[in-house]
Amino acid sequence: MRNVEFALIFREISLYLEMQGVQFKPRAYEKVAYTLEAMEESLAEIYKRGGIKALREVPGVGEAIAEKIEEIIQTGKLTYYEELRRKTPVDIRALTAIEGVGPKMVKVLYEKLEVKDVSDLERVAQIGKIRGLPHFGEKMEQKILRGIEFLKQGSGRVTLGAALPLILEIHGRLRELSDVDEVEVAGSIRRRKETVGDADILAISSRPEKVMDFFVSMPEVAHVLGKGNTKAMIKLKNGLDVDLRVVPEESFGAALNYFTGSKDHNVALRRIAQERGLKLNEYGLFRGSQRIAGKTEEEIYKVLGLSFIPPEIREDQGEIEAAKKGEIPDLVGYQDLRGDLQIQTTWTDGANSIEEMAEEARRLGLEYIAITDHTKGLAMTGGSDEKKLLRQMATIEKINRSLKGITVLKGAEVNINKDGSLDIKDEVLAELDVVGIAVHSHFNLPRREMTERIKRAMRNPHADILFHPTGRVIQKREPYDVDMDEIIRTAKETGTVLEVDAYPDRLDLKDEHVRKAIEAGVKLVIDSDAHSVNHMRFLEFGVAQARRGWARKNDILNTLPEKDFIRSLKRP
DNA sequence: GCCGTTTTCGGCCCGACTGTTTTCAGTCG
Repeated sequence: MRNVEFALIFREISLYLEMQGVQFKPRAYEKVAYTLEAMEESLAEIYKRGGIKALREVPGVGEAIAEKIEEIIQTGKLTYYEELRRKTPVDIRALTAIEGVGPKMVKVLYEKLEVKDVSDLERVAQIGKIRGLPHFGEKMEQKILRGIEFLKQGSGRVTLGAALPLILEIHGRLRELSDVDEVEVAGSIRRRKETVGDADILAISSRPEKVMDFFVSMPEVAHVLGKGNTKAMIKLKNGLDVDLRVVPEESFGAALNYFTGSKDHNVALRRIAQERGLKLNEYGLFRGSQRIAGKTEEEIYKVLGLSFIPPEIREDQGEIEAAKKGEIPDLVGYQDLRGDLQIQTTWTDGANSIEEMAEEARRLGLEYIAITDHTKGLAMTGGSDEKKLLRQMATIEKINRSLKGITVLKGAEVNINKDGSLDIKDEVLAELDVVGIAVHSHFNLPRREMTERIKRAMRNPHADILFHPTGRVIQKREPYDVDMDEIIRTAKETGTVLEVDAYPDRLDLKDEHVRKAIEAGVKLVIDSDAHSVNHMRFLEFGVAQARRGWARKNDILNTLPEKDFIRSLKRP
């Protein structure tokens, strides 16, 4: 069983316990579920390696949960969980996924109306049976129906690439208002998380009601979920929830910190405040009733004895400890990239010519790009064979002679065949400046075979960069089953560079793999994977992902000038 | 049910908004 499946069970247990009004236990189960979802090594492997004792080393796993994990591994089921489900046979996960429906409501609906799943709920809501219940009314009924309707439309989360431009647009509009003194985007968008469930915007204003009125009447608004004097919540037509909060100037930093999160980061900060006899909330850092910090985030971290922590790494993944010791890394900056090593053109499936891509790259301030069109294994894109590739190389040399201010490197995105060989001959690869290798077929190989396949390809002395190493497409395609720890080890052994593909639907490597790679001393590049001139600006999403993985400038090879970059590849 | 440079027992983050209430529980972030 995979970790996410364990996580699902523990999350459901958390919901069942909360439904019963049990104290504290729900938090414990919820927390462990969250940990498991983000954990690379599988519980089955951990258990095999060191039994119960090893399981208990996983954060959030104590005696009771370790035993439950063991039971699931050994028998494939969990008596405790089945008992909970038998006692209250409701689809609690689906029901609580509805906006505004929580465990307590599910309990009432089950006991009074025998609602067991979403279709039961939809039925009783439609025939008006909910409004008769104590503490329920007609509005609640309508809200539930709207929530169900929305749930049918999709997952509710969108990629950062989809959310960020829209939110920046709204941000810009608010900034222009005369009643707004200051406005910032907070939330998971500020942390640059790869997908976002909602957006949080904070503002300072002396006339908040004006700002709220403007906010809820923007043309993108599908409906208003709530509106008060300090807080308004809307749902946009594209499904994204956006919250706007107006806060006092002296609390702006505290609010920005609070609403940027993550939740776990905030909890850790508040604990530190508590230890020092202070209280931290969205209005400031207080000693008794006296505010001792809150206007800026910087002063809050300072008073707590921490160095400033960049939003991208506020995930309670060791950044608090690092900040205590003053060891927060100097993360790669959004302006640090000098090159882009994965670009497709009209030679295969790109929309623009080599010259157009080069021109756009120069406009964005880059010094070099590699043209990496697909190779013949990817027939549908008109992938190059050796002959076509040699022809393209000659063209690039000609273009370089007339281009000023930017260098075009000769490259290719070479297919890794099923057996780990490459689909272009070594003699031709040797002629290229940059060779990217990538999996584009046979995605469903067993883990062992897929790992060996990619490792073999990485051992090719001409293979410089492993492109989009896990092959995932966010919300569309799962990563192929590959042992990333082994890939990272092989990268270190062979000097192969791993790519952070910045295309917002990929973001591959993901943050946790970035972190593992740099801890192993593996070098990375950040590429746009541009298929048109408009895609080249995606590089910033790659930088964000690298920052989330704690990458510094010298971990990222395309922060180097061209000559140094080339020299740092495994076959200079 | 977890966790510990205060603790192996006694804690466990904090506040706004909503809908339905005459004072608050539930939900959400």
